[in-house]
Amino acid sequence: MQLTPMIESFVYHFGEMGSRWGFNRTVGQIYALLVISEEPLCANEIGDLLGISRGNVSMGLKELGSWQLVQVIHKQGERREFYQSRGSIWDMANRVFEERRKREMDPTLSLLRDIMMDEAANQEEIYAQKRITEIHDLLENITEWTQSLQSLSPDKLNTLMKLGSGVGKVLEFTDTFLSKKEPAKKT
Amino acid sequence: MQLTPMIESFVYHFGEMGSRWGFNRTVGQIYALLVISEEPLCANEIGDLLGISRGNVSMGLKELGSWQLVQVIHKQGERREFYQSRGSIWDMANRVFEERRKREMDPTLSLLRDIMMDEAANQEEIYAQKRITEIHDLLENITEWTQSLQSLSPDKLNTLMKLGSGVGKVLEFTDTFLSKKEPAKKT
DNA sequence: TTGAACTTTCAGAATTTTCTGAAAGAATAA
DNA sequence: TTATTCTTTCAGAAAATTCTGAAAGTTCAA
Repeated sequence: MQLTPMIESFVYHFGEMGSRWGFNRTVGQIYALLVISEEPLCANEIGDLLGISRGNVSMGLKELGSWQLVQVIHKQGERREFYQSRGSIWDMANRVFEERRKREMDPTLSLLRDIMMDEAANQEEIYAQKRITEIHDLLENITEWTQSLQSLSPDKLNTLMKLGSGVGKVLEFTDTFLSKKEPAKKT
Repeated sequence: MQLTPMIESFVYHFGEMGSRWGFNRTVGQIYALLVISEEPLCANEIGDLLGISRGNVSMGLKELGSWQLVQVIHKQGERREFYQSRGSIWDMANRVFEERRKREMDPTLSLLRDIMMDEAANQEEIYAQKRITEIHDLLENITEWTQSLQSLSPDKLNTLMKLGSGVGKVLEFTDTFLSKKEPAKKT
């Protein structure tokens, strides 16, 4: 594999963005490389292409492994290990969501719940609890929602995505549908 | 305002999480403080409560201002400026999404589009372009989708959120609905 | 068991990010 | 105008993160 200008710009950009998605520049670059390479790459080749140390490659691959974003390939008669990105682009996005949820949402929700259980000691804490409850409910909704999206089959998800701004229309329609099915229930 | 243990744990946790959402620890803490304080706070008070320098508070507030997450309040007969979190929790989440989209998605989409326009020079680049196109389409879908969610009215959004895992059901239903309305069109 | 070819680990170096505090700037009152 | 009370800026300090490369670990063939 060779770093043509096209591939280089993709890899570097992914490096910059990577840090936003919860991993560092090098990890982003390694992953970008593996995603657009048809052939699995070995650790030395990755280090050479990106101009980073062998140790750094090792740590990056370990990190990507913990995110389940790469898999190790063993080639016939090769002692070296080769690495490949894992799953489809959809799977990749799902993994990133999943991982972020575990690292960011879950601990936050747990803390907020704890605070909600506490006895408010004064006026200020009563107000604080009110706000914290709002935040908790919002985060919980978002979490449940993304989880339910993740459990949809890929082609259903695709349909949903393609709907785009049609979501509003679907919702109106769903409203009438729901109120017909359950006329007694009010939102 | 005083930092009781309850409020302190909330503020510190938000500080840690803040960096995940695109701003640093101090900015997260300042924002957390403003969110759970019923009264607007002045810059000195914020600095004292968090134990950070006056200059740092100023920079943090500037950052939050650029995100449109805080607003300045002028009190009768006070020379100092007071700060308050702006809008509802929903608004806050929207602002964060919006800002992240601008900073992360838009530049990436633009780069990917550029690469897609390039002429592939060899087999490797042909494969790379294929993958890049997949990523582009996925990101574009997600972007359009979140934008359409953002343009929904808060109460519609709420309904949608409350649907949770009902999304699957709605989708099935939508399928039949769509195929009845547009029987000629195939996905 | 040895040696070759690889991988992993981790202390300290390099780099990047964040924070401080002094100085400069702005608004207002007298 | 000057004094007072606030805010902002930014160079350099401090802290946090990331990276390197040598050493230790692993695997396997002979």
